[in-house]
This record gives sequence, structure tokens and C-alpha cells, in this order.
Amino acid sequence: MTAARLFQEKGFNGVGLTEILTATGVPKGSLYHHFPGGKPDLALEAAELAHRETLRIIDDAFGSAADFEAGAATLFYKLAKLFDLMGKTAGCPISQILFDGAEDATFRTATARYFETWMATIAAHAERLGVDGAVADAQAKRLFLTLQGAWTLARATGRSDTLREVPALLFAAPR
Amino acid sequence: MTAARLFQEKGFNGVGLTEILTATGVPKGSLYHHFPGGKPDLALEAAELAHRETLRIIDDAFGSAADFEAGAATLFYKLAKLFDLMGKTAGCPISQILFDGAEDATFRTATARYFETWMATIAAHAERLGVDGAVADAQAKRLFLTLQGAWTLARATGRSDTLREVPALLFAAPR
Amino acid sequence: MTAARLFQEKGFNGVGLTEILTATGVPKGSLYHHFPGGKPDLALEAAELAHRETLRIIDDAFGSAADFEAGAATLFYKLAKLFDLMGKTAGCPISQILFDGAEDATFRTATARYFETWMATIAAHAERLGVDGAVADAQAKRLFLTLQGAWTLARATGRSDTLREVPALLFAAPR
Amino acid sequence: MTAARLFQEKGFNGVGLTEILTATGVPKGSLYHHFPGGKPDLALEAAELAHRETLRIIDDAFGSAADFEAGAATLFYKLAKLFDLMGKTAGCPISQILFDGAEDATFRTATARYFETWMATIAAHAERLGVDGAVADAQAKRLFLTLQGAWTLARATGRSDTLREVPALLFAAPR
DNA sequence: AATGAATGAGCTTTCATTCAT
DNA sequence: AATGAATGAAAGCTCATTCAT
Repeated sequence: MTAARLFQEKGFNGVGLTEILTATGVPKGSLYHHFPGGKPDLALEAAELAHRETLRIIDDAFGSAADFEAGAATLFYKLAKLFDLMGKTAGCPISQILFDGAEDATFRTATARYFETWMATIAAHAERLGVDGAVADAQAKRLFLTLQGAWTLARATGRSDTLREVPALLFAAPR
Repeated sequence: MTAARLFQEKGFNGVGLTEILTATGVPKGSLYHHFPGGKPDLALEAAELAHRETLRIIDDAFGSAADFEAGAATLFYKLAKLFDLMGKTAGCPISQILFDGAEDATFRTATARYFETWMATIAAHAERLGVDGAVADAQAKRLFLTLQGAWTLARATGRSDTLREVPALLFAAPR
Repeated sequence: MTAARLFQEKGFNGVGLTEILTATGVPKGSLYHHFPGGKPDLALEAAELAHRETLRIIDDAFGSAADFEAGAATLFYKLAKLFDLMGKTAGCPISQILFDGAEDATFRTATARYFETWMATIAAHAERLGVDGAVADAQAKRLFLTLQGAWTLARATGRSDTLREVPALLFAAPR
Repeated sequence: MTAARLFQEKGFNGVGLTEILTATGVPKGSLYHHFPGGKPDLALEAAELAHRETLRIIDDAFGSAADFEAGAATLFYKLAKLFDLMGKTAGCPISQILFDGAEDATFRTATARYFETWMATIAAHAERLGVDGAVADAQAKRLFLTLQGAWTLARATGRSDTLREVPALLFAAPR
């Protein structure tokens, strides 16, 4: 959906309903038929969409991977490519869509749920690829947190390589 | 400044100038004398303030530390405490203040500059504490990216422990 | 009908079609089959309903009365009770339904017709109960005007006694 | 004020802010400077204005009167003239302005206060003109209620004579 | 230098109504 | 005959900014 993309670029408060409506060609009155809750409702659905797309990307990356490290590398490459495609200005869709107004509890809990699903999915892939149970959870969390950070930094610098360099940082770097 | 705090909680687009003015008691017309550029100008200054405060926290944490790991632990504890103090709803001040509208290049470059300063500062502390050159840079970047991610996740979950658990994740977790 | 009641409480412009439809369970599209003229049409019918109900109350009150004064007393007591039942917030149904927008001539003439019917009916009861012709008309008009006024005042004060006190005012008060 | 007049003609819900703004030439943003509470605030002030004007008319009518009946006659003549001047479509300003949404307690209590002031003022004039205490109160109330009713009926019929005929009804009519 | 008043474009949302099925 | 989807005009209100003082 176009709305998801606009939110992802400018954040929940950064996009106006009029802007979305114009961009999509949808007439003004129609929106409240499909999203009776208005803008928050629309954002929630856009987030759900972005969430599912992200899950798909995670599964694609790890699904065909030989091991966890290879899967992670693929994942960051895919995200970097997407980042470039979207104009080097979009961040993590979920935080962008749901996080300007952290005062809204619905938004916060939805965000938490999505993030936890991502971590759980990554952990599941790790286990499937031979990583030991508890280690898998830690690895998944580490990967997720770094991913969030790298997304933010990439947005600031405008460099998608910020994302591509993460796997090396995670697995090759000495401690 | 109060403005910095409001921005940090609700993001650049999430706060209205009126809200800030009311909260600070500053009269409406005055703002444009001190910040001729208007809201962006104010945000830039609030960000600068938040940046310096963050630097101070980093220096405090590592300044009195026995080694890099201990410094990192202290840093995350300090941030967690701050997070609780601010109502479990604030995120990284820089991204909150400058990042709704990544379309603004001034905002983006300022953000990048701040982030790089943080990483460089952390790296310098690492070296001072005995971490080898290239390794120090990688460690600093890893710490920064994870910090960003953890801040975001903490905001979503409302749990400051998300931040406190990071050091264990970074240094104790097997790979 | 539920619509009549909503109009009576909030006035023609104070109620939305959606609100009425929701309250009645009638599907959105159906309305224009039964009321091709839309909202005004519905209001007209609601007014007709309220009118007939009012007539019934008038007839009930005077029908079993020993004399005109007794009938009037009963009438005001009935209306006071109804007023309490409706939440102390409803006024004369006809003015509420048809009178926000006096610009509509159809509404105005309908209102005039209803009011005149009420006065004529009361006058007829008066004559039947022994009041002399011309006097009956004056009495009926006086009663009607005071009734309107008392309804309005009752709405403002939220006191149904405002209505109950009218008969004493009309018949016992010295001049 | 123009706003008062528009409200008086169409009721609180019957007038749009835009309509008022256009009619007065006042720009959109200005309104909320002078009336921070928005439309209700504006309505409250318009009502206050109308209230004072009404008081003035009452005082004018009774001030130069030889006795209470003469004062009442003058009052109704003045109101009838005003009614014609305003296009035979305006009703009691207070009920028109504050009464669509009787759900608003502020509106209701303001209305009650105004009405009681009117009655008290009329009663005071009555006493001054020689009417006995308790009788004066009853007379004032009777006059007020009938006035309200007549205003409504005049609006429905479009005949200002409805108002002019009230004094005869009140004082000459046999009982 | 400092400010409260003023501004109009824009905000999200609701409205009464029409239409394709 | 009956209806949920669709519609754009208008609703009330807030916005960041400018200006006369």
C-alpha cells in the first residue's frame, strides 16, 4: 500500500491524510469506510502490511541459507537493496509508522508484538540452522537490535552500506 | 531545555510550537527572535543540547571505568535510569528530534555528525582502556548500533531492562 | 420512532443521520427508500408522529376531566412526567424537530399547522367542558403559549416542576 | 455582533463557523485567539450580548411605563418590531444560541441564569410600578413564559402580530 | 529587543447523499 | 425492494509563522 510507504518515509505525524489520499487517488470520504478509526486505524493496517513483508524478507533470507551467518548476510543485503530502492530515506517501517506518538498504548503494544515476532522468527531460523537453543535467542536479539540501529544510522548517513557491513561486525569482529 | 524533552518524547512532528511555548512559559512572539529559523532552528538547538548531554553521559560512564566492558555496563545502566525517569516513553533524542522528516538534509547531516561523534568518543574510550585500534572502532560501532536498537525496543516494551541487558548480550553471549 | 426522540433531544441539526441509523439498526441505504426526501423527510414524519402523540396526551388529559382547569392540570402533570422520563433534556418535539432551520418554509408551515391544531383541540375541549366560545379560544391560546414557554424553561433548569406549576400560575394567580 | 444574529436565526448547530467567519470578514485563525474555546465560546459570548440587549429592551419598555400592563404592551410591541426587522425568522436569542445541544451543561445553566434574570428584572419593574410582591413574581413568570411561547409561535406563523396580541391575552382575557 | 494579536493553509473527521449491486 | 460502499463538501479546529507595536 502507498500509505505504508509514505508513513515509512515521514513517520506517522509527518504525513497528512490529504497527502496520502492524493497520492493514492482515494477520495476523502472513502477512507473512513475502510478505516473507521481514521488515521490511527490506517497506520495500524499499514504497519501490519509492513510487518508481514518484513517477515517474508526474513524467511526468504534464512530459508535458503546454509547456516545462520549466511542467512544474516543475505538479510542485510536484501534490506540494503530495499533501502536504496526507497530512496535512502526510509527507516524501519514499524517504528516510523507507530512511533511518533508513543503516548498511544495501542501503537506501543503493536510495535512490541511485531518486534518480538521478528526476534522469535529469527531465533527459530537459527535453531533450524543448528544454533543451540539459548544461544539462538541471544543471537536473534543481537541481530535485531543491531538491525534497528543500522537502519537508523543508514537513514542518517544515506549510505546503504551501513546495513551491508553489519554481518561482518556481528560475526567476524573480535571481542 | 524543556523543548528538547518534548521533542524526545513525541518526535519533531509530534510536538506543536504552541505546546512548547506553553510548557516553557516563553511568550509566543519571542521564539523567532532567538530562533529566526523557526521550529527547525529550535529543534536543531535542542538536538545540540541533547547531543552534549549524551556525550557527557558517555564520558561519565567510561571515565571512571576499569575496562571497556565495565564502562559499557555503566553507560547502559545510566541510560536505563534516564529512560525510567523520563516516563519510559522517550527514545534516542537525536532521532526523535531530527528524524520524522528525513527529507530535510540539514537534519540528516546533523544527525549523522552527532552519531559519528558518539561512536568516535566511545572508540577513544575503548582505546584508552586498552582495546586495540581497529578493534576499538568495531566495538564502538557495535555498541552504538545495539544501543540505538535497544532504545527503540525499550520504548516499545516500556521496559528499561531492555537496555540493562545489552552489555551481557554484547560481551557474554557466545557467538 | 427512535428518530423522533433523538430529534426531540438534540434538535434537527443536532442529530446526524448516521446516529439515527445506528440507534435504530436500520441499514444505511434503506433510509432513502422510505424517505426519498432524505433527512427533512424523516424529520417531517418524526414530527407527524410526535404531533399525534401530543394530541393523544391532550385528549387523554381533558377527556376524563371534570372541568377545563382540571384537564389543564392533568395535561401539565403528564408532560412533566414525560419530561422526566426523557431525561430532563427534551423540549417541545415539534420545535426541536422542525425549528433549527426556520429557513425551510415546509418546516415552518408544518409547525404552524401542528401548533394551530393543538390550540384548536384544546379550545374544543374547553368548550365541551363549558367554557364560552371566544373565551375558550383565548384560554387555549394562553395555555399553549405558556406550555411552550414552560417547556423551554424546564429544559434550561432541568426541573419538571416548572411544568407542574403552570396551572396554578394560569388559574389561581391574581392578575 | 453578526454571530449572535446568525445563531438567532439558525440555532447553534444550524450555523457553521465558516459561515460566520465569511459573514463577518474575520479570518479563520483569528477566531481562536478571541474565543479559545471555539464555537461554544463564541456562542456563549453571543448569548451574553443578546442577553444584555434583551435586558435593555425590557428596561426601556417598563422604564417609561405608567403601569405594568402598559410596560408589557410596549415590550411586546418592541419585540414584534425587532422580529419583523430580523426577517420574521428569528426566535428567542438565548434558546436559539444555546439550546440545540442541551447536553452541554454549561449551555443549560447559562440559559437558566439568563431566563431567571429576565424574570427577576420584570418582577422588579412590576413591584416598582405598584404590583404587590408575590403577585409581581407570578406576573413576571407568566409574562416570561407567554413571551417564550409567543416567540416560538411567531416564528412558525411568520406573523409578528402573534407577539402584539399577547398583552391583550394576558390582561384582558377573562378566565 | 520583545511580544500578543493576527493569519490562512492545513489538519482530521463527519456530513447527507448517491449508486452499483 | 433493499443495501453496504462510495463520495466530496463541509465541519470544527490547530498549525507554524508574520507583523504592528
